[in-house]
Amino acid sequence: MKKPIFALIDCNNFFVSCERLFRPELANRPVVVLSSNDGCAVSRSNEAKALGIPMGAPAFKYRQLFEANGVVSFSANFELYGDLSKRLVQILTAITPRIEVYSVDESFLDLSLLAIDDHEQWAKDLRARVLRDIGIPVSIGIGGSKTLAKIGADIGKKDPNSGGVCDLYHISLAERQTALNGIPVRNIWGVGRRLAPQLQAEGVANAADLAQLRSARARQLMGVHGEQMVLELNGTSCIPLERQHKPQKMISRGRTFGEDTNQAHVVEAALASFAAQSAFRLRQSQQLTRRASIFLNTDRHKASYRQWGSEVVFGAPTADTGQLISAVVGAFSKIYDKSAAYHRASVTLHDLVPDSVFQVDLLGQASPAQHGLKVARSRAVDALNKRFGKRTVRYAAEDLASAWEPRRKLKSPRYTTSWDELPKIKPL
DNA sequence: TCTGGGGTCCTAGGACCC
DNA sequence: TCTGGGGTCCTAGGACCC
Repeated sequence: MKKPIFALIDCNNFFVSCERLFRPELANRPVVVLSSNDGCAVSRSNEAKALGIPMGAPAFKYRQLFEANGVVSFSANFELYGDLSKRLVQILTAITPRIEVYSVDESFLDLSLLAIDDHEQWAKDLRARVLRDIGIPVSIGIGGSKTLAKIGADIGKKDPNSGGVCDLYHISLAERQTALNGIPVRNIWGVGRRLAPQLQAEGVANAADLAQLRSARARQLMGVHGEQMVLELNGTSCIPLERQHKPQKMISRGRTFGEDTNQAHVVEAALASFAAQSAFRLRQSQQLTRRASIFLNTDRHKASYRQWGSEVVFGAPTADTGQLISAVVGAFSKIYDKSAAYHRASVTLHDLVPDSVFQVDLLGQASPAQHGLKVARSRAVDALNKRFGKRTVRYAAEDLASAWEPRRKLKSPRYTTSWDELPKIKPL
């Protein structure tokens, strides 16, 4: 087995870059994309970062700063981002099948089997091609482990002299030391909010320090991940490329409500809607669930914070929307408290099994024939919605109320996925 | 007034088994 | 009198990722 050479292709400020594609006048201006309910900044242009707007900044706290500096805000438009992401993955897949689509804006490639003389030049060419064909700026990092490729991409993004790429593979040990010296420990893949201060207390301030940490100590402080991290920083790959996406272990859908509510029918409509979305996802992934749970909470920023959970176990695994809706609504009715100001609700499906193995439950309550009917019903609904648009056919329970729906005042059109929302071109 | 959403993996501890 | 130890499964909680 050949030693891997990883490239990480990482989109710069991805959501903002997607919005700018159709609003070119926003180049060089501070732009942010906000989370659900237009709550927090989840993507920021370089100009917005330079204004000191941190990741996750609550919009209401920064309103003054936004206004004073002409910051342009968008509600997140995941349909648009997903479509552009798919186009980028198409380009990358044509380069090599040894690709791992790690997230909506990051992919790893293993280049070790490709005939490339100059990896840095290769990365620069790819970067230019993506910019030309899709219009999204990317950073590319190259390294002998995924962790080093990540750090390379980070350097490519931040160092103005890098041309957007950084090769940490074809360099000397001393050069790598120097590069790792400039990476604060918090920016290493796998070091989060909690571990960073612990490491700093140990005198481990940057990636070069962590690369020197004794294996046993790394394990004590961070568990097996820590041991791996040290090896990866030294160029030994421990985290392999995951080509085919593994089947999901759970599926969850939830939302913070547009406004808090104590109305049972509003919460029921939300839960029904989440159950329907989860069930659809479940069928898409060709799985069945054996257990569904609901989770509700009040506003966690208030002193009266409360939370509730409840779950339903199914006699036989299912992916039927109707069955899931009645299960979650039934679970809610048992814990409903009319004095509570519900702020957020979610539905999670657990214990997923492939839909090819349908097992009769022990009590024989669900026969294969019944199961077959439900499958046919769901398939028919999915087919109609695919042909005529999402939610053309849906359960009445989803429509009992709409008061829970989040606010998205600043959403851009679905330029690339909806005929009604194509960009318009004005004749001169 | 206004603070996101959807996941994964690891670990520790208890129950239970032989 | 002596009072084991290893394995497995499950769950809850905590850490991380984008």
